[in-house]
Amino acid sequence: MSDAQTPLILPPGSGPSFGASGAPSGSADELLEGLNPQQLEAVTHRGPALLIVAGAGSGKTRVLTHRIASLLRNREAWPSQILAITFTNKAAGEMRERVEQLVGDSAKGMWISTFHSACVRILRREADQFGFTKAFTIYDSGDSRALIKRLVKDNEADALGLTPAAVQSKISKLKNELADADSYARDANMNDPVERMFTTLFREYQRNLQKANAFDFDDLIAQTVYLFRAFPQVADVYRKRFRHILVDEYQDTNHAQYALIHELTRPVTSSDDVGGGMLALMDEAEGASLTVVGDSDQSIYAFRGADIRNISEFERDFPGAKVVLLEQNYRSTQNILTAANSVIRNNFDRKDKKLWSDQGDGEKVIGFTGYSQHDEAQFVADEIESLRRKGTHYGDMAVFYRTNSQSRALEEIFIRSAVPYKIMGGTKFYERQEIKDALAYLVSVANPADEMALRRIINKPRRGIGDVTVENISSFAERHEMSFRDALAHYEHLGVGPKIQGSIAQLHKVLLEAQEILLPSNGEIPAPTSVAEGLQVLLNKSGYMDALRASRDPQDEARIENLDELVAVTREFARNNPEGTILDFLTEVALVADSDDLDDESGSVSLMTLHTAKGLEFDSVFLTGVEEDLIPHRISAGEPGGPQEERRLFYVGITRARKRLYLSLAMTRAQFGEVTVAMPSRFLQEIPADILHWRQSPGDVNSRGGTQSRALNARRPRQGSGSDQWGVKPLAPSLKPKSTAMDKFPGLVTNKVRDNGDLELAPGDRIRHDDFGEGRVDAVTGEGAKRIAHVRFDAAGPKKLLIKIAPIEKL
DNA sequence: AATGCGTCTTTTTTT
DNA sequence: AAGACGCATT
Repeated sequence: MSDAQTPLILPPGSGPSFGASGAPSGSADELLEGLNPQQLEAVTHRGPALLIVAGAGSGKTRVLTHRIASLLRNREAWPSQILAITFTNKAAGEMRERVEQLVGDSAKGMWISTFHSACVRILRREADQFGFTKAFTIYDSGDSRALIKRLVKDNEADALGLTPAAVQSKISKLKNELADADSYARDANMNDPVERMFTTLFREYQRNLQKANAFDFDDLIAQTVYLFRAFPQVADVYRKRFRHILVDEYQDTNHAQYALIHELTRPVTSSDDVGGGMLALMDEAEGASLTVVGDSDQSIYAFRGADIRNISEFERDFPGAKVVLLEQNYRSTQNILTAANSVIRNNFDRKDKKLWSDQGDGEKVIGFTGYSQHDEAQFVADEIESLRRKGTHYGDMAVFYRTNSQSRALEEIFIRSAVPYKIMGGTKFYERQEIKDALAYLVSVANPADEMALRRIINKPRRGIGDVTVENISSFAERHEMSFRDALAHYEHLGVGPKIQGSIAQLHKVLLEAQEILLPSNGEIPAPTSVAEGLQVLLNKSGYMDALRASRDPQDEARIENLDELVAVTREFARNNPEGTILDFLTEVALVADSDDLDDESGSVSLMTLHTAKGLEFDSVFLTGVEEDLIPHRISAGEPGGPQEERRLFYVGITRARKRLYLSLAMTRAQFGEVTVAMPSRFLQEIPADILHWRQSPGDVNSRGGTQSRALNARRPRQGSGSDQWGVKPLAPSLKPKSTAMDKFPGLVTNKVRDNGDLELAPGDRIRHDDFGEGRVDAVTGEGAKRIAHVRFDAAGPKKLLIKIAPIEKL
């Protein structure tokens, strides 16, 4: 990372100056124009700690950027003294851009990044202090899962019921709590063989990471905290440097991140050799000023350790903290906000907060129920086209879903309907086999200690190096106390056949050649294009590319394209970072998720999960798959607080919409290769009927819409007090909506859906329907559980019925 | 050591 | 339905 080396300490008597930096002219007042009173307070308040409770769409990014700009313009801080933490790299980029617009080039010296990027930056500098080198690798979850898998196997831990996935998630949770294997062992019941085994795995995992000179995602934060605590003089360097720390999305911080912030905002511990004068001394005695922005209603990352208490107990943690509430929404129409408010209201133990808008009611929320997920997708595609014709750009529309797997059906239909789209996140480019292989080659050069990377590529392409040979190398390395990587150089003494010796020698040679390009041994600074060159040497001379080209597997053609793309990425990297090294490149690749790539105005519809959608906004939003077991997700039902988090997720989705919101679902959904009947999500019930217009309601789809007697359809009152099992707070009588969106299809949510099994119908058959009476089948379309009967009823006329669940019988 | 076949498992969300 | 994985065969 090229790090603008700005002074850590203000020279006495001189404030920051922007004269030469090309900052746009403009007074501080200009920064405050157009802010509402609360926003103004949030921008101008000065003190040790500030909590900005920012409802969705309340202009928090504006407040944050203007706050930073005003610190700079008033000469209260140097750019280098500002640390701003965002949740994603994309958000960081956007914030930097917006601050730049306000203050010009002086934005360059600021640290605006995610927790993880900031920690990598610190760790690379300080790694030597505690047993790592600055060439450390960052293991993504796939890498660490591979390692854990090996450990589980070696220790036969699966016999105790410990799966790699479970071990991985438990280790991750513990690290987020700043626990390590030792501290876990102290509290665990060591008589329990499972606990004992887990402790062993945890310990070995950590030892392996250390040996490989690697950190996993969670380590990046936890080890930085450890570093600060173990080496106060190192922490002091950063405490002196950062005088203003701002954290966005504070509701999604976990304990480790909280601890990191706490360490950074502490007063400097050792005040020796400050040497910069009194001003610095006085400043540091107080610790950095902290600003956090958050909204507990948008906390959706508890599953990865986010602790809502960080925000709810902020005032206790940081005495003297000021709290500012932003409740006016500048994004959405009132109808959308009403929908959002009436959903989130059902979460108990939340501070009541009501978003309001002065933009007028706008259009109603539109609902649609499809027969199948494809039917639903077709509705979305058709509607998108219709909006497009009326003037909405594709780029202003987005489709959300709960799980990544839901994107498939949408994609299929979009392709068929020629709707341009892009999928944010999802199966990531950097998770593809060939890309991981290529990166493993680079890592093998950059961090020779990383045995995992080397093992990954040692037989890719096939060189005849199998498990036996790998074991040979490994034991040779152990016997001679050298690394796995170094053992390759002794290919003649590994006790393997001549043919395999040749393979190893060849690989060794290629790695050396790339090393000379990427990290020249004569100490020269590598050329900007070194990463691209090194990568090409590795891919071409290792035979990897040749093997792919020779293959007749059609997938391998796509792999070649992907690798070409990766080379293009390295070129792009060289352009953007002329001084970037292989380490910088690998860092960027490890931390920058695909959802971060910002080809914004690309004129295509964005598809993404609800989680990815956080922080974004669109004119028109399609929230799909609004079904039980999807949102709220089935798995969440068992987790404490799960259903409430799901509701917040739904809330986040709703509040992304500026003008139009669509809620859609399907009556059947294929999953696990089986077609199952889906039920409307309970959250639909929570939206008042008068703001939700159903184009096709669940009742329409199974053809009993409102025709049954009210008595039969009346919802049974729920018993008990307090919250029920779903964490729904019973509404006070006065608050209960007179009618909700679900009254149109009562019974569907709570009652079991009828199942006709494999009832066979053919054109010409006579059937009887509970509501429509007798009729004649005209045609049957669809397959399996999605078969639809087109029926002409004697009295009710033509109807389409889902055979599997319609209340019908064959006559 | 590589290939091929049959049997599982999978779908929660992410830096 | 698709991909991962293990086992057996070549």
